[in-house]
Amino acid sequence: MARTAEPGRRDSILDAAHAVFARKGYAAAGIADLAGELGIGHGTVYRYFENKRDVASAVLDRALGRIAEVVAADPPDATAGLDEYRAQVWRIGRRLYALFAADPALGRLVFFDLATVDERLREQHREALDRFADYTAAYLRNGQERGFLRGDLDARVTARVVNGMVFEGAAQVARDPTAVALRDAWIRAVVMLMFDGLAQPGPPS
Amino acid sequence: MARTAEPGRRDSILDAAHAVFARKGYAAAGIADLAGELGIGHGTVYRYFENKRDVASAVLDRALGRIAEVVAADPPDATAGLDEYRAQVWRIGRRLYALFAADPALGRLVFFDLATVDERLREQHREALDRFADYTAAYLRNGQERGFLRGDLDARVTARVVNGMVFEGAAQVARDPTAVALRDAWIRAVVMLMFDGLAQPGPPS
Amino acid sequence: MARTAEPGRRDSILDAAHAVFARKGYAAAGIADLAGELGIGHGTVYRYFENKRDVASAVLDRALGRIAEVVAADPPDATAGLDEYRAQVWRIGRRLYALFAADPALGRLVFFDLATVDERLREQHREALDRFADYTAAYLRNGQERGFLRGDLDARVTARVVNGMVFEGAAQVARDPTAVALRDAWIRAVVMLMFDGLAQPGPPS
Amino acid sequence: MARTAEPGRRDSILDAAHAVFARKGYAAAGIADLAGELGIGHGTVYRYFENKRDVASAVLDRALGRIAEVVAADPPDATAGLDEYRAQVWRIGRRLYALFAADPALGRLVFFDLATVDERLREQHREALDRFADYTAAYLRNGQERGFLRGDLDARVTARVVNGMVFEGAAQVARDPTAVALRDAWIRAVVMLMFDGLAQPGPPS
DNA sequence: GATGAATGAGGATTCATTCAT
DNA sequence: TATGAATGAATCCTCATTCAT
Repeated sequence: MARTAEPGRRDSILDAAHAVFARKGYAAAGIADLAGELGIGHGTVYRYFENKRDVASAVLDRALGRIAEVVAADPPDATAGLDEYRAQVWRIGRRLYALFAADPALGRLVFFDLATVDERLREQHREALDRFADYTAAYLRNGQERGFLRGDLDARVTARVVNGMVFEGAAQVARDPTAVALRDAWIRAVVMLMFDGLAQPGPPS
Repeated sequence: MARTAEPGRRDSILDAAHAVFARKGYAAAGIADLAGELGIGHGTVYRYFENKRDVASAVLDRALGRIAEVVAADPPDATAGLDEYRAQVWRIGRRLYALFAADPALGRLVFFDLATVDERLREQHREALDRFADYTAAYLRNGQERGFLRGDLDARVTARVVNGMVFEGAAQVARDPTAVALRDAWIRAVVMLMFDGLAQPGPPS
Repeated sequence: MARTAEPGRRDSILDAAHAVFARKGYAAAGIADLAGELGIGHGTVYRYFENKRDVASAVLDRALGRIAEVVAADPPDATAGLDEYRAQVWRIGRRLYALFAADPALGRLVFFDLATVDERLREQHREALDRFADYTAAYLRNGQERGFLRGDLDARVTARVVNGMVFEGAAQVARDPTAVALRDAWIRAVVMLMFDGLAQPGPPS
Repeated sequence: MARTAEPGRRDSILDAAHAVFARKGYAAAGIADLAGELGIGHGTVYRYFENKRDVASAVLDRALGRIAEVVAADPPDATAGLDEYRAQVWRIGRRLYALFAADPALGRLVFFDLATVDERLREQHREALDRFADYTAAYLRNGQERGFLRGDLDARVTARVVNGMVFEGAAQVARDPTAVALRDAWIRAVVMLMFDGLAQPGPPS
């Protein structure tokens, strides 16, 4: 059975929901809108999902998974030195930007709409951010262990701060799609903050 | 009569809305909930506001204004050198943290719920973030002009990245109130990123 | 006390109600609209009237009274012959038309809006029409007694039919104010129907 | 399946609305009343109609259509002489009376309640009366052309006057259902006015 | 008397969800 | 399995009415 060829009902419903939730917002989007987008009866949605928030939950899961794929593509222990890590950050940054630029709905869903549906969805969201922070923290710890990152940084907290910078770029795009043009400037700013700081390098004191 | 003492109806409705919207979310909160919180008739709300989203708009305005007060308390051109700026970042960070810790609802409203109500509210939100970015950019440009910040940083973009770090702290608290305990660690991480970068200072190479 | 000079609050409220009810319809008009029209507080209305339908009742009463004045101006027994009666019908017709033309709201209130408010108002309306029919019937009976109107006409029913013709002219104006231009044509048609019939007068067969 | 036997949801809603609007008046009738009358959920009404006034509009349309059927049953050019026309007026009068007697709600809806809902409904009402007047005018012109009605009568205006007489009979019934007893007296009065006038036929002067 | 702030009953409308076909 | 007609809980909002000032 060509299960790979056709996306499957469930997935196409999620695709439609992804689009519609992003376009109208979760609250304003009706189940009938999702079904209308697909040209199927709205009762059908309930054969694949318990209820509306279950759809939202699945959409959020998928969206977070897509982000996780990008974040987790490089293994945290692969970098041996500062330059490699710097290159890796550029790489991940670019991939993330590509993801959010290709699908501006993604950012809107993940960073705004679906996080406000429900306490449970909020929890889902929180957990994903925690996972992402763990990833970043692993990079930082790897750098500390290998000696090219400061030993006195708090990996857990710094990881969240770093992720905040990165995801703020995505939120930016979600708020204003023209912000995709900032891609390289944004990544450069992040890299500069991470590896150099903003201070004017003094004369070799 | 101590007219200063009593907040006035309009303000007390905003207070209640602030609390209720943060507790239940905008969509789930009914006008009756706001009124119930105050022990007034729900019709009364409509003497002070056009409709529900008008309440939300005013709540958001007030919340953003409160943040603006903290952000704008220090004038951007007051810092003469790196150490002063570093101290100022600490100061602002602490004040912001104090604000969001004192009222965890604030972060939830500003960074999550009220930004998803409406296209107009989203716009309101966007504009406020732009104003905040302008502030931070002014700090950065001041530092560049005085020579203690790198001349090659993109003030406009970097300002947004920096704000992203800072507000992510607030979002953190909004997502999980126990995160207030991270206050100093968070600010230290931000300051380290801004002024030092994460790289292990090498031996005088 | 110059009670005649100033119209009195109660009357000015009725004036305003007359105008507003006719403009917006009874259901759509709010007590606040009446008060706003006069520049008085809406609570004040309740010092002069029990409630909204009490205002409507008084407006209807006054309107019906105004019509009654015109209808009852000529005494039914004053006409001695057919020509006098015909002249009288012209006179009454003209006066009624003048009344409804001078105040198009009148027709709308009496023949449409205020008759649908309430069972009690409907009753008020019915009674007034009965009184008007009694008047017309008295004319007809006077004509029968004096021998210039057919003895075999049913005065009670015919009176209502005649009034129907007449008031339909007012309803016409209420529905479409430009219909005032039809005044003479209308009265002529009514007079023709009453006194001549529509049949082509045959040769003295 | 006897699809003709069951009226169809939309129609049964209109039936219920017809009854309920006539019983309570448009303003006082709630959508829930209509639904309750049918034993269906009130949300169902909104599957067939946009909103309450849309229901009213359809009810009015149907009611006016029912009257039009009766009015238009006889072709205006079918009468060759005065006696035939007189007979036809009797016939139409009887049929109209039968219609309004069979369904007293009809008159109340058409001549009172539904004409006050809305400017658009008022317009609908006005147009229908215009159409009815056109019909009657066609009868009159036919009579003029064939020479049995007075050449000097204004067909357009007289048609409205005549219709006023006729519909006043229906309004009468709507105001007071016992008025159905007046049927023949009413029609006789109308016919007398139309064909004979009220004047006592003089001796061959 | 006059005012208008406050009230809450009332009703239109929406839409997630169910279930017979 | 798919459908969409039916449902009614839920909620916004209006506005007649009250009453303290």
